[in-house]
Amino acid sequence: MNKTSETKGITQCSIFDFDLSWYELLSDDEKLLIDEHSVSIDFKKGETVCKRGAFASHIYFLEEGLVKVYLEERNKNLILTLFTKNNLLGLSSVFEGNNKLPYSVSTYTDSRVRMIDIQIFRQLLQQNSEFSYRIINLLNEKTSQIYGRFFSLTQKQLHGRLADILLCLSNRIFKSKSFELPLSRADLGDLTGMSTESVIRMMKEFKDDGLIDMHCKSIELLDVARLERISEFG
Amino acid sequence: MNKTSETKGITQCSIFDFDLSWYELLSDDEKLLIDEHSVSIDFKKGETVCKRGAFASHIYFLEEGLVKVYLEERNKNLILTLFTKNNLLGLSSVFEGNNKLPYSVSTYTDSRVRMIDIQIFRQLLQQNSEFSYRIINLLNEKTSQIYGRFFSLTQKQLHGRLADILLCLSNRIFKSKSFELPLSRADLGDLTGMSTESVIRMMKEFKDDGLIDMHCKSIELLDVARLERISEFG
DNA sequence: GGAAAAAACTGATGCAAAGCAGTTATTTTT
DNA sequence: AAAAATAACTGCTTTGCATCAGTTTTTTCC
Repeated sequence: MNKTSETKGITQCSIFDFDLSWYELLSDDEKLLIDEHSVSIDFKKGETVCKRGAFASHIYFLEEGLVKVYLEERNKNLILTLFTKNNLLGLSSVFEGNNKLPYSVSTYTDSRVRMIDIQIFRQLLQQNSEFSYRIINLLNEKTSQIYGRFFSLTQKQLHGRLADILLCLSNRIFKSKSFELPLSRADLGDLTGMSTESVIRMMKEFKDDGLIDMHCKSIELLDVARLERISEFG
Repeated sequence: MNKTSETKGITQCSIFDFDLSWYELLSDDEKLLIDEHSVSIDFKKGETVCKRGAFASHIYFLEEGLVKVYLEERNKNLILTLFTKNNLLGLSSVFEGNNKLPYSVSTYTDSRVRMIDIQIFRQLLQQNSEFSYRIINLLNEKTSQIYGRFFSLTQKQLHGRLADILLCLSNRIFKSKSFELPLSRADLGDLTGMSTESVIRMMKEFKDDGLIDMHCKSIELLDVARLERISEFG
């Protein structure tokens, strides 16, 4: 039984780490088409891959690295989701009504991004229904995650939200109870909708309570069961 | 030029009123298949169409009415979106990983819902790529809206959120500056992430400031420009 | 059409969490 | 290896908003 199943508590999980492979659903000709109409680009840690409002000319495939997808406006930031390697980014701009990118993307670690011509991608969607069915599944999976996050950020208070994000980082990104965090405290704030100071205070509180251990960027979850309870009761 | 374009301020719009027709993309045989594997059901005002956690066996097509799509947990409610007639609901459960419904749906007005067998719908997605491309566009449009709402609810304070939702109701649902609201103040609260009392207070404030006029359920927007400014500055 | 139930509304109170103004620690740069 | 810059942290103050405990209005339904 899956503890984080949809019928149990609603939890935020901001990380889109779902490797439904799509590439192998393409025919050889189609693969070739993608190869011919895409380039792979290296980004350093902290670089901007694309900005909200720019014309959407490509679909991005993250071959390597960790990136954030975010909205910013007048010093208000909101991280919509994190992406790990082997994921497709920018699918929302496949929609023809959206010729502008609806969000910005920047890297946390050195990353490699394959940029695929959006017209080619659209063409493949229209001609290969197995492929487009897979993409629908990807979009739906992402939407479900967004709903959970939405609930978490609007209905839970700080303790719950921080517990959510810590569990999520541990389960989805690092797949380990201890990890080196590439995000700053300010980023954790943008991810959980809390101020940087509150992130710091709350994490200290968690540390004092024996829920986690940490010095600076290195974090270890000590009492996952209790974190899950905090996440659930918000 | 579109004032609410993606590159301008990020606004919440909770109403999914986007009539990209999909039915006409089906062949006669496929239409017949849908007809044979669907039933149309009447719901009274206030009835529950489906509950989160139930097995997802159908895709819903709202033929008539106004419904809310929401999450509830321990007296915490969040309305994810409103749907008007001629829209498809429950698409997220097309995803095979999701055999449970990720949200609940209930009606605000008397409604008629066509329930389409989900297996048939999946089959059509897999065999008809024009159709599935259209569905991808629908999903993407919805996702964009959710992002805006996400930003609004997490980054703006009450004034901004209320302005957002009033503008949205006026623009998207009622397509008029004055309308009879079928939602209660509590529902407005669930939609904006604020308490019922705060909704009431804030609306009175808007009324006193000459932004809107209202008595009880009937509402009229008087100063749209100023509401838009309030929405933008949070 | 009148009683009961459900919304809408009001004012007072309390608290969670943001903002501010600093200090200390850690990285990055030269 | 020292200097500069950035991030992490701390205590104090402020405030936006929820919560509570009511009253009044509106709607529902015998």
